[in-house]
This record gives sequence, structure tokens and C-alpha cells, in this order.
Amino acid sequence: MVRIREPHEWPSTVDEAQAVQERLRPSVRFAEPPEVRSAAGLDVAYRGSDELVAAVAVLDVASLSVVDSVVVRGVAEFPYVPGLFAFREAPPLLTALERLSVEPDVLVCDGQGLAHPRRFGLACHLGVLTDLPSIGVGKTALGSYDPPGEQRGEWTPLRLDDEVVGRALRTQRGVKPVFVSVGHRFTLDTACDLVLRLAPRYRLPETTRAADHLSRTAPTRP
DNA sequence: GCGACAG
DNA sequence: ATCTTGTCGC
Repeated sequence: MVRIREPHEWPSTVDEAQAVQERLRPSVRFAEPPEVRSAAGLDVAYRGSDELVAAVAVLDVASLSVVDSVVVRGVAEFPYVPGLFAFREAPPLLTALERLSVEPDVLVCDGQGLAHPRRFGLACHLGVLTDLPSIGVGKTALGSYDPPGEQRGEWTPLRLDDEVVGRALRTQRGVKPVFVSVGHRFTLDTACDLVLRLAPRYRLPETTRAADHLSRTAPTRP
């Protein structure tokens, strides 16, 4: 039920890929998202050198229960190059989004949004192409930060090139923070509020955990 | 030349 | 991401 709204192509070289990011970047919007009742978690698991499994799980934010999910198997069409992560994972994730039977209110991506060398990480890419509000929640930082306070909810700015591109957010006390950045049609404050609502018990949002579990446990092709 | 480098 | 044992904690 998710539609692709933006014309796009999948390049095969690093130069072309960077050009695509530069072209799409101006479409990123910085705003307050409409009410967030459902959130889609997206993740990709790898098997072997080029086989991958993309999964999307839509959760009801109030109950954190899974209301819909799709798993797509595929082959990596682009090598892993830091900064060009989206060209590897976005294609199968978009296919999965199109096969959803409901349209999620927001996308919670496993990776960065604006916290990216050209300010156009996976979350921005998926947000712009679908025109859905999106955020990036990374497990490792792209940029520098000071450790946030130990209490859940505490955060510090994440900087890249002397610019604030996101936040290091503590979702649980005693665990490493996650790195939140805006993808599309979001505000950093609202993005962090949402991540905290989605992560009441564990370090990572339940959306990411659900998608990760699906991609990891999907049966191997016969 | 050396280290960094989302997943 | 993935390759991998035991171990501490809830």
C-alpha cells in the first residue's frame, strides 16, 4: 500500500550514486509529522556474499503489536560502500513496502538519515521516494558526540562537519546510546520522542527488532 | 602514508 | 552485515 512518488534509478557506479543523492537531497522536508499511530520498522539480513532478505514490520505504536509484515528475498546489486548504503538495501526494502497491505504513518530505518556525509542517508532516501515521514536509528555513529547521561531519555548532539545532524539518545540506562537523525518530514525532537516510545524495554526500537527478527528467521530459498 | 568508514 | 564460546543478568 506504499507508493513510490519520486522518479528514480539505481546506478551502478559510485559517481552516479553520489549524483543521485545530490539530486534527491533538495526534496527532503523538515517538518512535524501528522499523528503517528503506526510505525514501520525496516531491516535487511545477509546470507552469503550477495543474497539478502529485506523485512518490513508495521507496528501499532500504542500497543507495539505487529499489524502487518512483508519479507522479500533478493540479491545485492550494489557493493557496500560507506555513504552509499541505500543503493544496496533500499531496492528490496521498497519492494517490501509496496507489498504491504496497510500504509504506515512513519518509517523507522536501520541506519542514518541526515547524519550522512552528503546529508542523505537511507532514511532520507526511503522517505523522499515514498514521501512518507521517516527517521534513521543507527547502532553506530556517523559523526562525533559526547556520551549522554546514564538515564533513559538523556541525549547529546551528534555532530558531523561542525554541524548538528542528529542525537546520541540513551533508550535504556546502562546501554550504549542509539543514533537518531531525521529522514524526511520530521523534527529531531519528535523523532527522539517516537524512538523512546518504541523502545520501552530494549536498546533498539521494537520496530527494528521485529523487522530484524523477520529477516533473520525467514526460510532459506529451496 | 595512516586511520575512518551506517549495514 | 557475518564469522563465533562462554558468560553475566533478568
